[in-house]
Amino acid sequence: MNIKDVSAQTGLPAKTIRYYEDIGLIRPSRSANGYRVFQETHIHKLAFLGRARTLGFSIEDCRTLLALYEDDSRASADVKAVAEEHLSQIGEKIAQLEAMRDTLRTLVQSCAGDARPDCPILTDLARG
Amino acid sequence: MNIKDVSAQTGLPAKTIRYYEDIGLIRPSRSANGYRVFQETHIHKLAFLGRARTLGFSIEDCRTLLALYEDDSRASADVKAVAEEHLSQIGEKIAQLEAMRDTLRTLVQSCAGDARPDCPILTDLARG
DNA sequence: AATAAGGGTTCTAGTCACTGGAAGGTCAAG
DNA sequence: CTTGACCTTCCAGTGACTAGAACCCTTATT
Repeated sequence: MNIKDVSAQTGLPAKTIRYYEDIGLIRPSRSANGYRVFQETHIHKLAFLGRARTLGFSIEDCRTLLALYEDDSRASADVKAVAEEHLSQIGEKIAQLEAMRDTLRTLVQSCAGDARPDCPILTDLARG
Repeated sequence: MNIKDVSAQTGLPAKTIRYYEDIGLIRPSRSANGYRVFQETHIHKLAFLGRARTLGFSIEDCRTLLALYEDDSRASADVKAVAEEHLSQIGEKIAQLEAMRDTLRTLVQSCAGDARPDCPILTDLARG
């Protein structure tokens, strides 16, 4: 199967698939003309990667998860540890963003938003 | 005032201050020896930038906000528009992260996390 | 046989907002 | 006169792609 079909089946852009090969996440073989040849296992792996990325796992996490996925003698504890770590990072990010949102929302609400220059948003940014 | 003092006063790393000069956010003058010379206005601007960045505004937004800040004939509506746009993007990001968190939390909870290989996290990533 | 469309390939460089490090100039104190 | 703490510039790397250029391969049509 050629890259365009794989792209269609996995929903990943061809560029991304090539990139994933570049960084060693997949190793498709090549046909005589130099084209990449993908098998079912590649489709599976790429779909796996796509979903892991959707859940926000870093590429390095993805590499780890893929290795665990392929290791029949893995311990589920190892998978869980990766996921929990990621989960806690997501929690931190959400907390940060919520703090920003709360502050910003207050500021936006207090701003008249008219033609006059007076603006509590700027005042706050300039304040201490 | 030299860069180290400015860094201490604003909480911004010296590298960042140099970077901000590079991209034209501030224009400190130079003394005979080539050292940057900062005035109070630079401290103010840098503090302004630091707070805007803390609220998650992009550098380009910061540039806009700084220009508005310095424009006495600005309309507060312009400031508010920038802030509202940013606010809505933060909201989207939070929603995305919460979706990830919800999915991940469920998966993590359903994983035994022991020495056995069976893992619903991997099953989900590999599933459809 | 020529050509055009629609694949595929590699390579470089750009994104964002810094950050690290190397190589070297300047300054005040001991 | 040397040490150490400053300062300078410039280059490269981060993460995860993405855009684009330049070129090759295949198939169908003229």
